[in-house]
Amino acid sequence: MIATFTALAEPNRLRIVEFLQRGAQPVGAISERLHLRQPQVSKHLQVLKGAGLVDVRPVAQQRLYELQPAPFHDLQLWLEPYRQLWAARFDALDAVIAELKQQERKETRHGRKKK
Amino acid sequence: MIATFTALAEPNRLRIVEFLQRGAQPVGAISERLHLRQPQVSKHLQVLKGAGLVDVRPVAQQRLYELQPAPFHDLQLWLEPYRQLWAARFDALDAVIAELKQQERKETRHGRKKK
DNA sequence: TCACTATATTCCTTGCCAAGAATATTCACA
DNA sequence: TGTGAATATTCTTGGCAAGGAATATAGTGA
Repeated sequence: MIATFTALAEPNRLRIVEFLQRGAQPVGAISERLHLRQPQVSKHLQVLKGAGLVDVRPVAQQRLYELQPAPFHDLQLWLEPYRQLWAARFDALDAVIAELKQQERKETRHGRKKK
Repeated sequence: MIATFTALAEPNRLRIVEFLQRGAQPVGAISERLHLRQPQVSKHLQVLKGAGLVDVRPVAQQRLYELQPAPFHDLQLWLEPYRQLWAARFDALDAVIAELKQQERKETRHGRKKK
């Protein structure tokens, strides 16, 4: 998890990962489209590979880098316990709304008085 | 997104975030349970606060730190496009399984031959 | 106002990491 | 086998970020 976060914490690496959503890409294409120098791209890709975020497939003298599902899936699982953070908040909001409706009904029944 | 990843990339900060799943905690409790010195905890909490991952609520001379939903929700949204990575993989696996079953049926029909 | 508790801040040092520049490696093809 | 294209590696430097120690600040109660 730390490895994943560390890898994604670097701006250019994050850009590379997002670019790879389009599918496997050779180093040159990444370098060109993201305006990064080739050596830095290679280095970032090594880090991403080290974290298991990408894998390589050699094609002629090119190397095609491709996203790997596992870390993203792990991230999803890691995130699960935190889901209740905003779920709870929405529940609370629902409760408030229910309360308001209840209040509204009472006031309507008794004839609405000041505010 | 970068801010979130950067904040979570530091091991002790990640531990703090995970500890805060139990609900709001004062600095002292975090320091004690995670065996971290108080100043470092305060410093990490500032970083987490800067990234919007936590918020503070003063209670007497304590400060209660609490997780904030927004960044986690954002992370969930960011992750969405990558979901197809493993979804696609499962589809592929399904295809393989279907293929195998098909094969199995043929072999059964013709009388199974070597292997 | 004083003393005590809880937390924040500052200063310093050290280690790591990203970029740049130069060079090495790998591979296809003539 | 030599040449050019694509990519990887090495070395160096600058900056930033984390930990430690010391100190400052806020808030409470007597």
